Amino acid sequence: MATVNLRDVATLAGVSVGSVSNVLNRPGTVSQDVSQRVLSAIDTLGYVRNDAARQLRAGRSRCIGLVVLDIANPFFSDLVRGAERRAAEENLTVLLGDTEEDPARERVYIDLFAEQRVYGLLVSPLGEAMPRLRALKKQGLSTVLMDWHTEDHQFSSVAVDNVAGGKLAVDHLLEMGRTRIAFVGGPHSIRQVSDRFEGARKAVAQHPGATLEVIDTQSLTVLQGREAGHRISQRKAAARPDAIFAANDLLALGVLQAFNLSGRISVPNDIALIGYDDIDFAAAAMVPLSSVKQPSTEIGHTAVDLLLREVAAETDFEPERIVFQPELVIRDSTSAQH
Amino acid sequence: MATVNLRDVATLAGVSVGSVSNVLNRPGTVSQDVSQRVLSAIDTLGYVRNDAARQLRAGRSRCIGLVVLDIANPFFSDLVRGAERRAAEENLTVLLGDTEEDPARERVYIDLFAEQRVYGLLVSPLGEAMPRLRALKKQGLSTVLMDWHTEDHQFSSVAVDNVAGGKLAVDHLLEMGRTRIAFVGGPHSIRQVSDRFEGARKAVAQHPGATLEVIDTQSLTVLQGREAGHRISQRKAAARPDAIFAANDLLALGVLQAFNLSGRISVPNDIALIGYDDIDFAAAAMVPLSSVKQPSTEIGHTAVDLLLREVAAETDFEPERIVFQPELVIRDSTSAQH
DNA sequence: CCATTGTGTTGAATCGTTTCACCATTAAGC
DNA sequence: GCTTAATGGTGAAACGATTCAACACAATGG
Repeated sequence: MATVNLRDVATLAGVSVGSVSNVLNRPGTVSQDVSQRVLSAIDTLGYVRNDAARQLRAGRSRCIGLVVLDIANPFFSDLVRGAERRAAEENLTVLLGDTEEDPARERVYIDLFAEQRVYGLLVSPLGEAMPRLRALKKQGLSTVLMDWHTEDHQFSSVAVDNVAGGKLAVDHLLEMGRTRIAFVGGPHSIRQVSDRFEGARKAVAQHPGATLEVIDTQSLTVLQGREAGHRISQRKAAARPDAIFAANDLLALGVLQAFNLSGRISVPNDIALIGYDDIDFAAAAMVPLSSVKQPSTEIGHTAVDLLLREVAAETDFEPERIVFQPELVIRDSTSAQH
Repeated sequence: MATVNLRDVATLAGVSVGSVSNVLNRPGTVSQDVSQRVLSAIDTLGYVRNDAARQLRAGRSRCIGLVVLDIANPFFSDLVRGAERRAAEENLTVLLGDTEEDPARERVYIDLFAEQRVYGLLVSPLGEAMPRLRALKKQGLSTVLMDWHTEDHQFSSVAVDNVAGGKLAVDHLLEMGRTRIAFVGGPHSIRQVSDRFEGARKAVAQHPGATLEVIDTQSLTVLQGREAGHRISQRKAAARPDAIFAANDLLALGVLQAFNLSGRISVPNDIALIGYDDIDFAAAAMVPLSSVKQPSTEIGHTAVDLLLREVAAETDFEPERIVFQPELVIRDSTSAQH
């Protein structure tokens, strides 16, 4: 299966390889006649351009590498969507790598994209990747961080203020008269988790008499939420929190499922529940879920914008840092008084 | 920013490019001394391998291209997960393209992956892509179809019997005593939609007195479901169906949201509702949603298996066709009698 | 001491496309 | 008819990693 290449096309069309290339890349500069012959040769041979050779020459590809923590999380799928749309406008394609919150997989994807000489990289990193990203930046790989930023302002970034979001959520719970707050989430090595927790801590600290408990999870999935909810429902009623702030909606929905399954705990009467991200499914939940809304599509969109600016700037580019503000969305899961 | 290449590394280490390549690709054949010098040179220069050059020589990349209709759909994110895991075992990486059900975007991704000379392609195609895929197959691009198959058995495929699934769903609705069935879904150009509808049609045809109405949607999203639900709730009560089979869970959840918002329609008392895919959120919905379950992770997993087999076979490979059976999951949204 | 074997290393050819300086041909201008 | 300009087309030189025949050198055996 010798693959068809430019030379084959050129031979069949009776022209030089240079002309074939011109037909493909500078249609203006080529005569009708040649153009026709070449196109028909391409057609009969079924020629498919070899991107590797093309890139080798060009030095850089027209693909953007996008590395996310979890595509099963609607927050990220919306983000991806925003990024893809913006990229498409610039005739760029987005290649997606899903790490499932695994640092090893993250590293694999970052290195892969670097070796592919992608146009640029969008990453929502786990902490461990930062040194590698710094090294790659020196080699000319532009990277925009999502939901992460560095103190030294070396990277452009677009994020939502997760600390503010966490505070919003827990302030709301406290306002509704809850005092025994539990934070469900983990691992804390994930920036989003620790920041949201930090916001929760702040809120509780300002509120005398309120307590904050941490219920750890191994990841931010429905399954882990179900598990955490199950653990809580096993406790004696007096030992349970009266409000839960889950690090994201998937966890919150899992908790809700577990409570419902147990039949012992009513949301919000026994325990108020608030999530994070305001995914589509939050509003459709058994008990419509209060949440903290992030402009996910806009984040993806903006990240591509920053990347384009950085790549265009070539040299001495001053990284930009954009921070969106989260927004509280109140639904039934936190409304009732108790 | 002249990027560092093998020659630079070789020069610094004081060896030939061949040796550097050996250090990277055949560690056994190289002396301690050279290996050490090369590795430290790589380190100090921050050398990153150029995959384009590498592939150009190798002829094929170690990436699998995966093209899906909608990563926001949990069915597909689970499928992706299954594929990624299996691929990782073979030291292959999955690159993901999301088409949002748009034939143009689908074509872009298929061509891109073809030009990148990916190891193989996994596609859940819209119909229009098939001629292109056939042409690419001739050029040596192995493709496994997901949720699609061709009559001529030219392609390996892994699918779930969507007709059977649709029939399962509607048979269940009929058994529960419903007779005025509505199918919510679209566009019918998507195979999954038309097959599930076909199943529904069959079920209704076998049941004298039952009627089937089609309520079209533009895509398979929560938003479109909400819209369809809204249209239904606007009708006079008598003109409404007494059961809805939605082409997937996203639509069903959207319908549910709309009904709940309107306050006029109770599920399942007024209208029974069943979805398709049994995504995680179905069980956590306002009214736990009946659904038809597909082994999504397994589909992804199996698709990679078939691809590996096909690529390994090199020549005169007999395409395999694997069909999973769907499974009915009954929850509250279809349980109550009326 | 030579032949043989083995171990490491080298350099050039190769992959397929793009680019660009240069050649051919024709058209226009005087 | 000769010069100049314009238009199309050409071919060879990159791009950077891999591979492999060929070579250098040392060790072993006769």
